[in-house]
Amino acid sequence: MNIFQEIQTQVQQAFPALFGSEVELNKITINETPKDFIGDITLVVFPLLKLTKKNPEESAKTIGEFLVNNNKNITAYNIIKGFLNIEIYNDYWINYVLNQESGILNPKSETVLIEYASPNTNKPIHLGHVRNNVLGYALAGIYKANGYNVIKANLTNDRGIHICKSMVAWQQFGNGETPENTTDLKCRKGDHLVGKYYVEFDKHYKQQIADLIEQGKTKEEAEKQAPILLAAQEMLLKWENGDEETIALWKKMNAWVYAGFDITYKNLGVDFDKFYYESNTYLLGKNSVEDGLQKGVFFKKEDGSVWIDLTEDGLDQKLVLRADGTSVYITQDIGTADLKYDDFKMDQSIYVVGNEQDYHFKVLKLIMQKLGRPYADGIHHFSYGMVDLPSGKMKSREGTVVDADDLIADMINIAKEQTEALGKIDDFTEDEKTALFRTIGLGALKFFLLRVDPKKRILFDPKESIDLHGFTGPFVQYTYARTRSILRKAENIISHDSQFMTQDYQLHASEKELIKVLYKYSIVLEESCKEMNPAKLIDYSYEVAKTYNKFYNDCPILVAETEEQKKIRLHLTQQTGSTIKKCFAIVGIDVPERM
RNA sequence: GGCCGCGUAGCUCAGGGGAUAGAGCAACUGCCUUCUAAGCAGUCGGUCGCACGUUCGAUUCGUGCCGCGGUCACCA
Repeated sequence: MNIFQEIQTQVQQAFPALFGSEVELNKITINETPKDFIGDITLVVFPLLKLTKKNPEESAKTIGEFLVNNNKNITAYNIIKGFLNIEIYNDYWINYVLNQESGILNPKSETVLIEYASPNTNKPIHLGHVRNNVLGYALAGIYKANGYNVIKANLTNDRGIHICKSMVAWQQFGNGETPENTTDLKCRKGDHLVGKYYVEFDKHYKQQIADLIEQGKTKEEAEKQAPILLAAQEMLLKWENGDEETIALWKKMNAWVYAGFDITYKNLGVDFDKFYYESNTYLLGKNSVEDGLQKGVFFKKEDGSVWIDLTEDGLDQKLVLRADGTSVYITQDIGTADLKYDDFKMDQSIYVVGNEQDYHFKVLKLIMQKLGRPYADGIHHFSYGMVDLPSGKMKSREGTVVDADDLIADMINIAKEQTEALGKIDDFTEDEKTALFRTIGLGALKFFLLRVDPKKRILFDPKESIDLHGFTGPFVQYTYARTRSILRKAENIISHDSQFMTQDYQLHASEKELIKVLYKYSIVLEESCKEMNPAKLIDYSYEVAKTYNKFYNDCPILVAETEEQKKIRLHLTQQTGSTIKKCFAIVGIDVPERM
């Protein structure tokens, strides 16, 4: 229990004795004291006045007196209007911070399955997918750090009409181009090769539509009759019937894509515990539809199609099985949800998917609840905003995307240029340099994507490169490198006695500020999990770095005035470094020893 | 049109019933013979989209309106 909760509970328990009535815990508002007031913690008494039956000053005084007399960590209080400002002994903060060790909060027995990435195998990964990957990985890290048992799952969308489109285009216009024999350097990476034919398909499709309209067809007719589309549809049928040639082509092209994805995942530093493939799961869910029909959750229309009526839940009727008995998107998701539960018996199932699918996941959760699945209440759609360009939405089909591989390369390049300009690492080996540029470039990129509230959309202007100064990943990384530099220079610093402080040690204002920031680590970690918001942790890492830099400017460390002061400052330096490292490790950002 | 999300400084974003609304970028001013200046300190910049309501107190909660985005497929 942290000091905020401790005081809150203490006041609640003493309340009847002090004022003769009970009080709810959430009525007791505890905040950090704003900078310009004296005190560490502030209790707002206004909400309590009805219960205390006294004016604000008297109520505050009663509580203040009680706390000073009954909590050994509290040294004094002052009252300004209805605010009770409480001062805490320095020892309390210091001892807590210096002894804070573990990075993982109390282990829990719950299992959380987090599905993210979930790419289509017809095109390379773009910036929107990068946001998904980075958010999913960070969220998983946060759950882990909060003591949950976490499974990272990737549901690869490897079949369907869109996959057949690239296949058809490659067949018709590919001339046998492969990642091995291609002259297009970019297409050596297989996902780009396949993506090229996805774009190619769209080009020809549009041209054919135009031609058909020229020949007198209506737009609707033309869109349905374009030969290349018919070819894709025919290929899908062949695929579903297990046609050997088609399956072989599908396997070949998917293998190219997977090889490419592996490289990008590795570059992004994300990983998965379990891969699901839609080609294996797309037939699942039909049994559940049968089950739902018997339970009366679903109903059958005259044409044989199966529906669910969600009008009572404020939604519409939704198709779950076509009249010809084939499944739709949601049918597969029903089946896959069950499959995940069979595999992992998860308590929570989180889907990291863009907010354009809010409606779909609302429906999915309702269906699972109505089917009475034990994990249904634990389904959660982690909905995040799109990454838009100044020109609008990114569309792979039309080639208007910020490619992930390009962007990563750009970021590393920017890191390289700026680092070399500073000339601090001229003694690095080539390997060390490469590693550092990658750490900084990816740090900047991931921080940029994570610092924004997930549900907000991000506008990305490719013309403006991602910054390396200010509220950025490299700023925090730089601070970490600073702490490392100090610690390298200090010799036999970290004595393991943590009680070395004398009672009357006077904390410098910047020391105290830093200590109080470091104190909040586990509070923030817990909050970022509860609110499912990696930005909280990112924001905090910045606050730590910012506060340390101020401390660094104000307080000499290695040349401190006394040995005691030096020890404390080195400890704070060490704690700052480890806190930054922990935060960044959780969300998947590396940290350099020097930069 | 129905439903969902968003609207805070010139720009990008924090805050989320409580005291004087905070950062970064941009612009301007100082600080490297001292532990990494990718830093620190400062100046400039706000009717928290608009209106009404609830409250001791609203930028925060509610309702309505306006603006932007998404969605309402037998696509995924």
